[in-house]
Amino acid sequence: MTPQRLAVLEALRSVSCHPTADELFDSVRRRLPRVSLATVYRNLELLARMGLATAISVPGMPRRFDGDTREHLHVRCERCGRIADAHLRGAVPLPEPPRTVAGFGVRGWHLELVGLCPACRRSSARRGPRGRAERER
Amino acid sequence: MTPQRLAVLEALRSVSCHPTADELFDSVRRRLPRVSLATVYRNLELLARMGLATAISVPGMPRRFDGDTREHLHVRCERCGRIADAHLRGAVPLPEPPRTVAGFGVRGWHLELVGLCPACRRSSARRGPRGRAERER
DNA sequence: GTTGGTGCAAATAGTTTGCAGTAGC
DNA sequence: GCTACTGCAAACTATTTGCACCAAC
Repeated sequence: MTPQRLAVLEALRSVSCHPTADELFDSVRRRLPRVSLATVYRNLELLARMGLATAISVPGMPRRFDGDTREHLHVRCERCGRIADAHLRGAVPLPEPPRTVAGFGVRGWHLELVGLCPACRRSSARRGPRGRAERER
Repeated sequence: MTPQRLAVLEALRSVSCHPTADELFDSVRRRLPRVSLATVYRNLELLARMGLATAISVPGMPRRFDGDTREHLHVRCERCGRIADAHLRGAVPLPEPPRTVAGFGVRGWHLELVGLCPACRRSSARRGPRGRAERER
């Protein structure tokens, strides 16, 4: 656990907002002004592999990272990609998935909520260029 | 509806495998050898906007497209990103989502199955480099 | 002749990699 | 002296954009 790695982990844990690699880079830089973006990426990859962080992919947008590794749901903004935690009491009851589908060996479900974050709700109630993500599945 | 646009649409509809833009490009090129990749992208974007196609995002991998616009589930290979349709009889009963979560205006659920496609199951039953997608949410 | 669409090349964004140098055992 | 890790720069991949040209109305 190098100083850089620790800084990345702490930067990640100190926020609740699921930052991108770049945002983390900025934040880590404030503490270690000489770190490089590559190091942040490498350490995020490593932390994810160690189970200390999780990567969250956002369609057509930079990946985001989560320092809270407990099982929980996310809400994703379909306009800007922002992520928040969705603490739903009484988790959604998904049925046991079929063991195989179309020849695929099924490991499980992936479930999330999609909507508009507070900022996007305000800034573009009806107008505004609709993001690519909005046409996605 | 230009010849190029039609060719993209037909290439997309003629396969059941949810191709990437690049795979479609190859396929369209066989019919119209002078099309450019940019045209394929532009037309996919347009078709998606027209509701004739859907884009499916795959974490850390090229987007895939689907010419079947009926509501249906997908299985995604967490190793290689391949997609297949999951025709589950008796769709999964998701509860009505809360109207707001963490300040987000919720529009709905996004649900898919994750697992390993036939090829990846065979080629890397236990060994093999595990893809980035495997560590994702 | 204006409009929408094209092909090409170049730009962009996010992420990864090669490499030489460094720190700690 | 290995080993793991770093910073930097360059590479890479998927996608988008600028621009000149063209075809159809």
